[in-house]
Amino acid sequence: MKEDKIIFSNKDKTILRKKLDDYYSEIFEKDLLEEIVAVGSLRFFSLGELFINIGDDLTHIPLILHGAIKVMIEDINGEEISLYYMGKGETCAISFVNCIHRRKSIFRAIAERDTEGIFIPIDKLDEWLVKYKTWRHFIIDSYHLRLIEIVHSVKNLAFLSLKDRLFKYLIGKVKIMKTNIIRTTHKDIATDIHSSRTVISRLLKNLENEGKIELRRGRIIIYNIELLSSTSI
DNA sequence: ACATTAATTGTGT
DNA sequence: ACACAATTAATGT
Repeated sequence: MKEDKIIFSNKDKTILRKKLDDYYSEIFEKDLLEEIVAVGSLRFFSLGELFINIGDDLTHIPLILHGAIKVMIEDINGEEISLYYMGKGETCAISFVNCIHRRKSIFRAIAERDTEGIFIPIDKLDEWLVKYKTWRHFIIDSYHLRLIEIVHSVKNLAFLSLKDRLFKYLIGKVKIMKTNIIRTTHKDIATDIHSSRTVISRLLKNLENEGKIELRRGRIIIYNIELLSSTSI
């Protein structure tokens, strides 16, 4: 995270402590929580806001409190490839390595919805890794989670038809956005999953005819999501 | 409330 | 993939 994006002067550390407690008190041991309150700072990102860009210095690591961050990478042609989402109770463990080695970010991340997080300066990360078991586990779990997610997306890319991928994409959105009414356009979906708008339009119409979704201008309603959300990744 | 314009979506080739 | 038609939302008068 860029230095200038961080609000250091949290007048009220109690707010931070409160928010930290809400989500992380189960995960982290008491001493660690105290340290986080001491060095962490709160930051809010509104929908669409740039979280970090490719080439930025990594100065902080985020603990997401709520919301969703879309992480992506750019290929040679400047095309974006979406990798995964970061949500509540998560961090970006991949940036963690870069933090330690003081490298610049190879990812771009954008707030997919309004997001709040606690930012920890990188010099603490190393220290805590040795000092706190819960922190160690948190980081390792985070790595694991990312790996699993990437394995799934590679699998989907390799084996699923575009139509199935599209439907999974929609289900993914529903989970991230926590609503089954998705505000997006066919064109945006097309860029996200690297297809063309017309193809997406046709496939969506197809899904609508099958009764799986309903199309409105600028939004898509996905049915039976509670049935599907338990089984699919 | 109406008309104009821009953006989104549908469909045939 | 491209072109164009149809539809809908946004905006100003």
